[in-house]
Amino acid sequence: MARKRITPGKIRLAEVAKLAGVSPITASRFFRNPEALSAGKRARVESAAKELGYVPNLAARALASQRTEVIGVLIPSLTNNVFADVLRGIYDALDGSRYSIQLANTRYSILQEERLLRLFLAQKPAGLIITGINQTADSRRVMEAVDCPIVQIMEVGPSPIDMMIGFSHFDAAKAAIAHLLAQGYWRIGFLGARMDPRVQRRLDGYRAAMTEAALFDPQLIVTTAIPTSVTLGGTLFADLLAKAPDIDAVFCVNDDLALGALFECKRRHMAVPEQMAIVGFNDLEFMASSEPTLSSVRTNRYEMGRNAAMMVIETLEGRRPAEPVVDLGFSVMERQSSARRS
Amino acid sequence: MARKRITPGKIRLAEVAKLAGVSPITASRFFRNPEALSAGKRARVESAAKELGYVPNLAARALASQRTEVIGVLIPSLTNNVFADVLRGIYDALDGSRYSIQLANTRYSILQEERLLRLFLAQKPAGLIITGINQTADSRRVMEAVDCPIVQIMEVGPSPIDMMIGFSHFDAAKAAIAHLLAQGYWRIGFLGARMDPRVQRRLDGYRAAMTEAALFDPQLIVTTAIPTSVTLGGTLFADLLAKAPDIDAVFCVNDDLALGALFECKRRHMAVPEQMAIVGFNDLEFMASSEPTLSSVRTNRYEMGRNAAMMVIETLEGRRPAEPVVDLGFSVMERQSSARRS
DNA sequence: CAATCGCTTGGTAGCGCTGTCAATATCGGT
DNA sequence: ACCGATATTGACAGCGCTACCAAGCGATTG
Repeated sequence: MARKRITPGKIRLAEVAKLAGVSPITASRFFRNPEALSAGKRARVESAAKELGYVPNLAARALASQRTEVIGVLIPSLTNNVFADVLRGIYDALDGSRYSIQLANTRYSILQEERLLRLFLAQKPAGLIITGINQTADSRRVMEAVDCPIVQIMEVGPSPIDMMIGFSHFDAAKAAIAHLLAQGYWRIGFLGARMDPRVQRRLDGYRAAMTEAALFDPQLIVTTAIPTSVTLGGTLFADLLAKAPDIDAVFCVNDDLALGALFECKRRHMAVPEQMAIVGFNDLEFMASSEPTLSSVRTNRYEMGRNAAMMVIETLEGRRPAEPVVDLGFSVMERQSSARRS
Repeated sequence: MARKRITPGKIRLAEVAKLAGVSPITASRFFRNPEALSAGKRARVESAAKELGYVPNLAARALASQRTEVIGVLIPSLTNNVFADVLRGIYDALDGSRYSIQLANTRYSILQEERLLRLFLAQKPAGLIITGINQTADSRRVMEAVDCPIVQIMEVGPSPIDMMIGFSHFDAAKAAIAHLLAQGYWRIGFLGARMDPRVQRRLDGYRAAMTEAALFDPQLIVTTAIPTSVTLGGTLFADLLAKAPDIDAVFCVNDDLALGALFECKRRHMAVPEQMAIVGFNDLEFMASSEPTLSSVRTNRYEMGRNAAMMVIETLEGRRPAEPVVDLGFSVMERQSSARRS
């Protein structure tokens, strides 16, 4: 016969209930839905729990209730500053709440993403935050089948799986080019790295703006699948200059590339912006304090993460946001590197 | 009488066992310790699990086995590039293993850290990775009482709680100053932000090196508790110049400050390194591609994370590392910004 | 004053898995 | 052919909590 496996010193809910003089299930309700208890029992359970230093066993809770209090977060990169800000927003929003975060890194692969998604959903998460709107058809299917709030972040687009928060990368890039055109630049190069779907849409925005202005020329575009870096910015900028020596401005799909381009200009003794205007994307902190200061497209990354987490929580608590798709917009930060052409 | 809460479509371990023609406990053993099964049963369980698409219920597993397969990670910041690299190493090491990560952000507060620690340990993590060696006495006590592998990362020091991996911030800073001295600089300023314990030890290293060279002067030191940024680097550098206009070099406790100092030099038309040498710390990617390229102290952040996670796993699998304290060292990357004085 | 309603509270069983130990099968040595 | 040792396998109960109903209770209503 199997022996009992009682753990002696451990404080279980039953102990709290006994001390409070209520049944275990009433004690359980205190943690799940305190309003359902009468004021007297509520106080008794509360003080009993505090006195014993009760800590709920999450595994038992998850097993019995068939759900967890974990919000899954799928992002493509841990190193990218952009996602660090988003994550900070998510963690801040969840801090102090009952929910915790399970983070996974898709490494910019939608197949990896699908695998992780299945892994997550099998554990019945309370909610899910996933990057972008380009999931595989299978991923979409499993997400639509599952019954938990899901927020797609980083961009907005048609047909959200559930909820969505972000901005239009197409419009943002187009606005950056419009700014350069308005400042008097016309031979505007494009530097792109990694070329994930969002970067691709920035390229589309560039192309649209340039085509509208009848200035489009494929020679102006330099892209690579290599992950971005400052060093790469310098290299790509050099490639661009080789292809199109007559450019007067360059739009970089992120700020690392922009910084790399700036340094390459310095190495070549090209004056910025007099001989070469530069505009980046994301508006990382350093853009405002470089010499010259660098123009960029500011995106609301922290707010994106924060709001996404809040949308999940509100849905879980029955206060579903009125608007499932939130466009956080962007703003073109006009600085020295794209000052008006004299 | 309570009704049975059977979930119809769900594939449980019992279903797999039935299809494989074995008992549930044997099927369980297949996942826990496949070698314990005979080759025949092993193959039968494996194919049954695959055929049914069985996914284990982690909550049930945790409840029954009284432990989880979660490794807790406590880091002070999500935005700091340094920790992004460490995290990447941890995630990479655990990718494909049975273990998952629970990440929490202490925001550089050891009280916050203590709170999170208690939260984590209450859920019986498989292991723990914690930043630094400056925990509260209470934190130390609870960690010593708990029975799971713990790795302290980012620095090495005496009396590890369990295991430790990092490097000496004191030695690293001292080596950076020694480099500057060897290059002919002697009036070397110090720029510090955030001033967490590791930064503090870098300051100690600076002080030791300068004192040994009989060059120490408190006027050369500018620090602040404000979180670091490139902008702050410029500001602090300006403060330093105001206090000590005759400096010929500056050591910055991180690369963001160094970059900010570089930009400030450019704004002031001070030639680097001719009029001002700059050395940073961490050797982030951009340091090698700035103009001029910036000297820095390279630290092995990715390896630190990776090895820390591997040390935890090895301990869990009974192959405890021979050496509980690992010093990963550092290297002074000598670049243009600290070229020899002519 | 009985019937009804809503609010609290409790009893019972079970969520899906694994620790414990017993039972059986297999094997080499004498 | 027998014995004990080792490798596999199975039975059972229980990990700590909550879903599900039912019951108790005072208040409300016609």
